[in-house]
Amino acid sequence: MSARPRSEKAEARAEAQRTRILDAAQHCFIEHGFHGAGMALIAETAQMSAGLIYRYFESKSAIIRAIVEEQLELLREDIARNTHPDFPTVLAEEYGRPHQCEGRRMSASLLLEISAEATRDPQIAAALDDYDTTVRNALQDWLTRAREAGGMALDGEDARRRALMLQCLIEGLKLRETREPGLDRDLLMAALQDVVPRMLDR
Amino acid sequence: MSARPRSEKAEARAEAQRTRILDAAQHCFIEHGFHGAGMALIAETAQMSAGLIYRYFESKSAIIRAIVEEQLELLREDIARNTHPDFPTVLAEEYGRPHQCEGRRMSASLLLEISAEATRDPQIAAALDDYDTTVRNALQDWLTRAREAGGMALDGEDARRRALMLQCLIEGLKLRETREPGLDRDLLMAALQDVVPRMLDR
Amino acid sequence: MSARPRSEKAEARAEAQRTRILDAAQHCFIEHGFHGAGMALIAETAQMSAGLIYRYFESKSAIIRAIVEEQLELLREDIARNTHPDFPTVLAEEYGRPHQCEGRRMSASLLLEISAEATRDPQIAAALDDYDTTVRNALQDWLTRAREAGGMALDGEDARRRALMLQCLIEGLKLRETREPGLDRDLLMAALQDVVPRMLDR
Amino acid sequence: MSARPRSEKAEARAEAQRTRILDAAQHCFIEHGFHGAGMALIAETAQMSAGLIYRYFESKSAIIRAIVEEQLELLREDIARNTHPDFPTVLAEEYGRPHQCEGRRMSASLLLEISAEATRDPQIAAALDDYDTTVRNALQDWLTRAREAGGMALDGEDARRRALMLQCLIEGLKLRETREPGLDRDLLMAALQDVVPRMLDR
DNA sequence: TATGAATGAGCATTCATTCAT
DNA sequence: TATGAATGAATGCTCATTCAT
Repeated sequence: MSARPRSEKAEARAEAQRTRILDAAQHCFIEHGFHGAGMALIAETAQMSAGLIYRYFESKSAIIRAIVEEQLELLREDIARNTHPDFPTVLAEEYGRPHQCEGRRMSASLLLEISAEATRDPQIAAALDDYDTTVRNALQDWLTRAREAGGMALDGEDARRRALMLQCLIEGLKLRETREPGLDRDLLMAALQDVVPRMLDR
Repeated sequence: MSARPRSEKAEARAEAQRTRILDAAQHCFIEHGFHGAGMALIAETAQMSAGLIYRYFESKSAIIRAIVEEQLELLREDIARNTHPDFPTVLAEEYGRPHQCEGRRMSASLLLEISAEATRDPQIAAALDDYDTTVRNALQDWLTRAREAGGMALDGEDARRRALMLQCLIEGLKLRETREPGLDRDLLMAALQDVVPRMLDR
Repeated sequence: MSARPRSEKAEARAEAQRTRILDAAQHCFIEHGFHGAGMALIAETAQMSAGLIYRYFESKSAIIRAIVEEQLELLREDIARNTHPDFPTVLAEEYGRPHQCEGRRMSASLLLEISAEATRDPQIAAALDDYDTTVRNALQDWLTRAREAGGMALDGEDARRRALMLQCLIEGLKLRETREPGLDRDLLMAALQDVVPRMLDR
Repeated sequence: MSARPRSEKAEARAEAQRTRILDAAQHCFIEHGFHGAGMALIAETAQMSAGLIYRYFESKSAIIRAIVEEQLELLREDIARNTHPDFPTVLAEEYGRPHQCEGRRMSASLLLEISAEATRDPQIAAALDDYDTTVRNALQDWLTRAREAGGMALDGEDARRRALMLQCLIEGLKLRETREPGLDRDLLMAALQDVVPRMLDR
């Protein structure tokens, strides 16, 4: 006599539907932007009716917000995973990767869309701000950490300054990704391996 | 005594109207984005009827294009004017300046909007690409130039790599401007003066 | 037991909607002309929202084209059905009939509208041209056919000339219908029965 | 001390302006139809400002009405001039002539436009009706007239019937002119010379 | 749960007409 | 007399959202 066996299954299905919708929406948003992608297109991509989407999301805005949250979470994880001495290499390898995305992965053009939307939607602005803080802290933390802990062993003030610069560089790279997807990888790798260490050197 | 005094006056007035429209449009686009700002709002902001706008611009698209061109031109001028040994200081001083804009000045959030739009509109993508090339060349040129000519005296390959990184940093800074308009100036200035020289050092 | 009962019903409904729209549009076009009738009026006449119409027709132009095709098809059928020795009588009886139309019937004033539109819209011009050819061929064929086959047994060149004149007369009659809907039927009948045989006599 | 010498000159000038406008309007209406031709285009064609037109005509409708009146007058004159035994030849020669028009001449496509407009505008309908009556009377008169007076010497009832048919044929020809401007002239001439005499024969 | 037909407010754009100059 | 800038209502059309089924 399980409490609500039906409900559990239903909940799983509901979650699957939400995922289906978000997958479709992300795909559409990347291709057409938040405003350019209509609910009809998203529904078609998700292989369901437009009406059904509203059972799982309150509005198109809610879908956008969900995608924003998720994207920022993925980006946060990325930073957490990649802040170690090989950082330049990782940055170069990530460049342009999203296009080969399966499932929902980060997308530079989505970050652009999100940044643009944040200048109008305070809710998105808040989420983005939260993300910014996390990233900056993660970078600063890495730069401060002892070398044997994989850090750069910089002192507090120094780390603060360089974390800021590093963050700008990382985001500038994301922006570049959307504009110059075919950028020469060897050049990029060489540039990062040449310049980033200089930025972080004591 | 002038050949066609009426026509001259008329032309001046026409130009004033165009300016009036572009001012209003820029204001609206910054606040609501290219798609979020309707012709009605632009007209109201410009204090004229919506129909009148079409005497001066072929379409909303044409207004967007005009603003894009102008913004990119302003950015190009900025780079041309500021590539000299004091570059870090200049970057820090420029940060957040547009908000105190009189007339039509650069706007970081517009650059964002432009970048996002470029992923869909090939015409805007082309303009942005042209801008990118100009900037990269200007930076590379500066880095290659002799020290006595105000340059950094780097050799070609080196300059190419660092120009790319510099461009990413600069654009990352513009992005940051839209998200953190209140960023501590002293921190920013210190960070740039600390890190940029390291990026460019031989 | 049907394979997709839902879809069949839906398709039937969709067809009904298309019909509803075409009925309304035809009514509006007759009363106000292709340009004079706005989508709002058509929607109101069809008792639906303007937006809904676009689920069934791509554009106002598409509606016009659909009506043109249909009208020309009805006219073609008419010619095919009526080319026999009693032609004069039939012409007289058809005169003014459309005004008592139920469902969508031919309308002389629509033919006028179509002819006028054809001078600008090449697609409509092509359709009208096709119709013209069909009619002329049908007439010529009838005039050439043997008497025992219901024809007029004229030789080829003769038939060509008289088909042309007959076509002009028939269209002149349609024109007259729009201008003089109350024309004395007895006069018309007498005139046709007197003159048409003379036109076709060997 | 002439009464109002200024006024006379002014009146002449005013009349010239009206003519100028009507010339331009006719040209535009033939090319784009009554609704397709905008006041801006007419003004440009007349080489004057849009506003000035309103000093000479109350509205666009008034221009249309003026053109209608004039066209119908020209058509009336044509019928009066051409109702004589050579009628078939004249009809054939007139076919397609308007395209070589200088000044303001009849235009088959204008007649079409007028007929279409008449189904909506009662004022135009009345003018067209008046024209119809004149034409029918002229034809009937010609058919009744003695042979030595250039007529066809038919009796009254006969003439009435044949005038109606002739009118239909004539208008059908005008319609055909708009659809088949390149119609083989020899065929047309032969057809008219073959068929019209039969229509009028005693 | 799922559909997709239906709505209605909103969009960019056009155009006959007016009016300050 | 003449201009053409300016208006504003109307146009065809789109799209997020709702709702009967």
